[in-house]
Amino acid sequence: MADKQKLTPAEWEIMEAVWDLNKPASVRDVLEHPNMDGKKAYTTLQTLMNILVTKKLLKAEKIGLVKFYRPLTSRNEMVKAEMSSMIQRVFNGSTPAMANFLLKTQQLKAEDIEEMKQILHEKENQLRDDHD
Amino acid sequence: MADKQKLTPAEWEIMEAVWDLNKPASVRDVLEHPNMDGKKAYTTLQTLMNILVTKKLLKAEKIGLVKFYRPLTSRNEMVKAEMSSMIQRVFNGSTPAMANFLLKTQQLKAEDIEEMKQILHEKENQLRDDHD
DNA sequence: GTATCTTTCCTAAAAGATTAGTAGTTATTT
DNA sequence: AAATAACTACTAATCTTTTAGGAAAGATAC
Repeated sequence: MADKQKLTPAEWEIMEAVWDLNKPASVRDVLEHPNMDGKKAYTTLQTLMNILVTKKLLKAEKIGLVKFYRPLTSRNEMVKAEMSSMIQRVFNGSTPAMANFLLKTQQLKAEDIEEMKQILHEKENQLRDDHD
Repeated sequence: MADKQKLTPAEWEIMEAVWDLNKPASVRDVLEHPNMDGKKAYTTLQTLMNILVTKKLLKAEKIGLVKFYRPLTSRNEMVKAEMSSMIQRVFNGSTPAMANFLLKTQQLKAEDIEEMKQILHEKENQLRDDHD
């Protein structure tokens, strides 16, 4: 069994709810979370969440009758991993290539551009500081 | 049968080879492409490529005995679609959110930053021109 | 011209992802 | 304490993806 696996769509949906709840969550908590479109049966969700445990993305702890699940990986880590894998696969490992593609192909508003320029400035200063 | 579908990993691998070949490609062409790790049987590839035809990602034309396949979608289009779907799912539809995440979490070299600033400048000018 | 090779077509099984029911256990309500 | 409710454990069916074999047909080799 490999460790850091890619999430399937259904698994993402569940993880999103768990992350959002921001506390150990029962199957019911997730079932009733607004992000869930309510198309899954209780036991379906249960199965999926137990699979997530075997995949080491959730850890379950039984308190009394009920199992509470909490994430073993933060959303940020997960997103970063997914982005990295996409950068590898699609952009040949080059982050700027992805960034450039993004800037070129997506519609951007003036304020978006402003915001990104700001962040680039910060990055630049930070980089300069590291060098001194 | 829906039209613009998400590519599975195996399908991506094949499409990459077809795009790279840059000419109508036979099953054997793809099989022998360096990108393919050689773990697939001829007939496996054949099946997969025919599935890609039904998904309208490839178009097949038989010349003599052999079928030649060519892409109906460019790599750029495909990448753009995949990025868009990731932006939707992960960044709540916000492109700058993805861009910012990228800038914040990935290691960037000074020249990368320079390059992106350049692109932002161009985008900015382009936007200004559109408004006049 | 018969054997061999290459290719397609058809079929289907193995593996992975998604769905959910049934039975059993513990808790709660009356 | 009997009925009801909530939850888990186990099991399995369905759907999608990935894999590949066997039969048939055309081309090539000897």
